[in-house]
Amino acid sequence: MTKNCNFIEKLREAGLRPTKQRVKICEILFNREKTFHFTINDLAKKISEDLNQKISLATVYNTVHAIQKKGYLKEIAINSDKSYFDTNTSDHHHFYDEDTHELIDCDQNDIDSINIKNNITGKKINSVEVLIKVASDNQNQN
Amino acid sequence: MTKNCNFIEKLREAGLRPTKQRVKICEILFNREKTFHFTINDLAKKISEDLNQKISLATVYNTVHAIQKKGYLKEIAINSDKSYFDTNTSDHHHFYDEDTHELIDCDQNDIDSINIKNNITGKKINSVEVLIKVASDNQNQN
DNA sequence: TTATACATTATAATTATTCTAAACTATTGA
DNA sequence: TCAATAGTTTAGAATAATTATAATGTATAA
Repeated sequence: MTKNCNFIEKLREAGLRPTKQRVKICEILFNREKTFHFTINDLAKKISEDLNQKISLATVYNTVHAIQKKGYLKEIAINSDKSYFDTNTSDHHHFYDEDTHELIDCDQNDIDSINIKNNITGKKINSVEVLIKVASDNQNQN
Repeated sequence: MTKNCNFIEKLREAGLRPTKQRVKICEILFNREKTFHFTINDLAKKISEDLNQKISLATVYNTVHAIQKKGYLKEIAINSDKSYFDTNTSDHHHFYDEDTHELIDCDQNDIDSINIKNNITGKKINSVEVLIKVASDNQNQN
């Protein structure tokens, strides 16, 4: 079991003051076995479910963005409806289940590594993301 | 030069009534040499620049979505700020210039074809999209 | 050419996100 | 330890993208 003081350390290292709210959000985000894919709304809901205390939506936004800026969270582009975040910041790709709107990490074995042969002149590649959209086989898509 | 009647035909084939507004939007979208990447806002601006007549924003949304639904436009996921569309509906990938917020089609030669070895059980792959985010080499990203 | 189904429009409503300014809290250093 | 201060939280307002509404208009089929 990870203890709170761990997150206090982590936040400090990242140059973020370990406030009550930030520590609680870190617990929810990182005190788990598997990757967590979420929208701000998911997270806000989970906070009010898990904790008795409410955290202001503005704080949830600020905190998530602060943590992301420090590299402990990754934003995933899926569509323009919402922002999705991923607690797995390593280089990896995603399946997106269009039926359930669920995001699933690709395993290294799921996809061959991406080979980019030409880049835009004078630019540096910051990231390469693959999104594989899947849906039920027996679903008609009008 | 493509003529209007072409778009009237196309819209009809797609089961969309060729209204004045739809035909004009098709002209702007498809009467061009190169792929057009745009947000609804870009398009609305271009409409009011190119045409004397205004088209209601709601109509622009409806029309773009109708055309997309019929497969003549592709939506590209970049971030949650805006919806981006692409008049190139063939299978291809994108560079996204984080400096200029410009979307650029990948050429077939730019990237090796993507090989997916495992899919989610019971699901069908609807699309595979690669987004390569690039930025100026000499830019510091705090 | 007329009925009908579908489209367009302006505007209101909604949703996600960001801003604001006041109240609060962690940290620093006396 | 305690005050100063710099950064944080908060509720609520503001903004921006998108969708809904309902009245008016238009394409199409009979």
